[in-house]
Amino acid sequence: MAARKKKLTDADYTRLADFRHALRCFLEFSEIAAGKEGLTPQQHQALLVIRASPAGEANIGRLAERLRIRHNTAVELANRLEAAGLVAREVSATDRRSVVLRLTEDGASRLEVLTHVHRNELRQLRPEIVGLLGSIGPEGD
Amino acid sequence: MAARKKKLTDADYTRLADFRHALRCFLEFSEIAAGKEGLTPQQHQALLVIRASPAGEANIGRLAERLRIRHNTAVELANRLEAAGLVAREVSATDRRSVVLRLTEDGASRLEVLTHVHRNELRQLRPEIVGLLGSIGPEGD
DNA sequence: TGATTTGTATCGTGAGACGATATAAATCAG
DNA sequence: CTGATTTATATCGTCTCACGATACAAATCA
Repeated sequence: MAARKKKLTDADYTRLADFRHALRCFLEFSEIAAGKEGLTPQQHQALLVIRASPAGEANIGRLAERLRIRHNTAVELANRLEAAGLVAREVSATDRRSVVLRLTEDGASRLEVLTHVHRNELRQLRPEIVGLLGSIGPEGD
Repeated sequence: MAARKKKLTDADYTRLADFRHALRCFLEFSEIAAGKEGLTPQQHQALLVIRASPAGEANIGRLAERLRIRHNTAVELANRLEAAGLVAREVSATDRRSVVLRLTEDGASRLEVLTHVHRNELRQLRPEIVGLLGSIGPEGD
């Protein structure tokens, strides 16, 4: 039997709505920042995943898992990244089924710029996000 | 002149990547939860915005602003919500250009379920998200 | 009252995510 | 060692949704 839930108040909805609004503002900032570097948000996120992977390399499967997308979507994303000259695609030496994705110099350079501005933005937003998260529910239901 | 930036380390990229991964996991959870209630993520977010607005009402403009989408996108979203019987659309009494959106009982009931599970999920995720945010950059550049 | 602003609606377009399916390489059972 | 299975990537058709451009009606302003 499901536990009985406390009734939700107007303030409960408002806190959750404000938290989601803050998230959307951050994602919007990120999207605009990526656009300034000529990237789509997904391309930016993919570069970050690859750069943060061991040895700065990721295959399609890892890219899909970290981005929470399907394998075929990751393939298409990798196609676009390669076409844009942001990543290099190379057959793995140890497993010829697998593809190694690595940042090109151009990709690395754009990601560096984006990482700086994102760090700054997150430092600004941190107090607000932490505050909103804290107000969601300090104690269990 | 732009300030000189500290060089980014592998760990800097990893922290940012882990933070974004945590966000994506939360958004994925939210998407699945919405799906279980027969809603798209956007529909769920729209219901939350309307419910959290003053008097539980929002017009198209407010919906667009809070969801960070264009007005025309908000209109289309409202169309789908109305077609699904989740919100009622009504011309404003004070401004006949404006449309008042209000939750139906069905919409309110589904949002209540979703709000409970989201509160629980965010309580679980809070320590991780706050920890990752804190590690992004405790001190200025 | 005419001009401008504000709020909503319509239409055509396009990017991107998905399921279904395919192919090749690696691994496993015996 | 070989056929069956699993793993990893790729292709194709489709669909949803967000957008820009545009339109129209009501409110407001000069």
